[in-house]
Amino acid sequence: MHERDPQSQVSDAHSPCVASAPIFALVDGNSFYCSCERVFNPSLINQPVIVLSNNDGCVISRTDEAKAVGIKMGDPLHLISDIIKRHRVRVYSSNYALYGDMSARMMTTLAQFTPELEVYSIDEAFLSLGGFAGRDLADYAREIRRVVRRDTGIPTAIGIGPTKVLAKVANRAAKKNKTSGGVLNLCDRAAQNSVLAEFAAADVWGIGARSAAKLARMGVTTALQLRDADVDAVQKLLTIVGRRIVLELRGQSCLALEMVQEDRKQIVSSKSFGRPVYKLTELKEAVANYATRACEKLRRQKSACHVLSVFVQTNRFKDIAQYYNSATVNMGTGTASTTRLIAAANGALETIFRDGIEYKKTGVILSDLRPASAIEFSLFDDQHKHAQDTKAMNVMDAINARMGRDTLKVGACGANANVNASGAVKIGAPAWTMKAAMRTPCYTTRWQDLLKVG
DNA sequence: TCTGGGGTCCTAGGACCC
DNA sequence: TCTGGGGTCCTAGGACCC
Repeated sequence: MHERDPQSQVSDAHSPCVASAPIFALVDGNSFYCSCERVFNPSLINQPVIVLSNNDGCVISRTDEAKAVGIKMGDPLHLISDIIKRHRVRVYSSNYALYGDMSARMMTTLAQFTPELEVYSIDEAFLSLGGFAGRDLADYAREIRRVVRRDTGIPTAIGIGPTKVLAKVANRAAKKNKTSGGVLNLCDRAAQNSVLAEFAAADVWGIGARSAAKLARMGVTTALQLRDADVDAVQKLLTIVGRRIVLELRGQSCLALEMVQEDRKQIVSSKSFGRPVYKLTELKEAVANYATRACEKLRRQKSACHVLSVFVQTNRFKDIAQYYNSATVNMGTGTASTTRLIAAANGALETIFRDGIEYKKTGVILSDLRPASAIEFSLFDDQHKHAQDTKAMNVMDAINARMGRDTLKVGACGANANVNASGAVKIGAPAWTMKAAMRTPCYTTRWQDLLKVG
């Protein structure tokens, strides 16, 4: 990779399209989950709104109005009940079916503006604007914002820069600065200098709390200082990851746009329980359900799993003797069969289960994933049985896709373990099921939840 | 009573082999 | 019984992200 002189950025920004110079835009939905709720409930506009994590545990999305009354990201619900009452904060359980669908709409809209798009997370996408270097990029970004707002109802912010890290910085600065109109272009060196000087090193993408503390000890607290720091010294402190961040801040692109979503290398399904769980039978049922979810994801990406792990743990916030344990099973021949993996998971669970413990969480991890098309059978494998299994799984997936999740499932998952249509726990549901007391309907994904007009 | 879930990448160190 | 170096592979743990 050839290094570009950081100074050249100034001229790049004004010269006609330089094919080799990448330009990234980061588009992200403001308070995404809250914004999704607002789309279907306009009475939430201008109100403080928060969306909660699983089990209605803590705050994972909040509007500006909620930030203004002092609610922070990650705040446990039970510690902010005063604020909620005092300021009439509107509180919602998370509704991933709705957010996922809104996300897909947003991404489809963004794809109209450039074929080179990386869906980075549920509410963020990197766009390559390299081909638009002749245009006023901030203008173009404002047009993108307008259309996304018009077609999906979601407000966004857009940051533009010659690298992903600078686009991220631009995005955050655009959000913070209310006069920016939600768009900031950091392609030009002078703009970089002034913004980075006011930007905390701790807020740079890839710099977490640990790294920020290390940098502070070295006297680096702003993004500008980080950019101009000795790159070898930073690498010594923060490994190759830190080096890349410094180079990206200098305008040298190290992180490419990744347009194709690679297959997952690991699939995790785990959840905390709505209530304490003590019995092996209950844990087994939970594990069977999580394994079922994991297997669905596994088959969706057409992989087979060779290693399965199960873990159990107590509530780490509770002042009780803590217990954590995990067990790993080598599956031998790769498999994507729900029944096989549930059997393995429950067998593993038995080896780590201890009586008399108040369990809070369990989970299933599938790893060493390889293409299902290339499963290598040993001499002793029953290939006929494997083929039957595969057929059965295909039928189950097809029916569940058509009739709704869990229409068909294996017996080990328990007969009444169903959460209701929108995912909330039914009365009399097993203790392990999740709590979601304030979930909105699935407006966009379920016929019976369609919004009625008039 | 009440504190999420699902991912990735990097490195160090041990096991093992020649 | 003692003497090495060097390579690969695997895993656990750390750090970070949304």
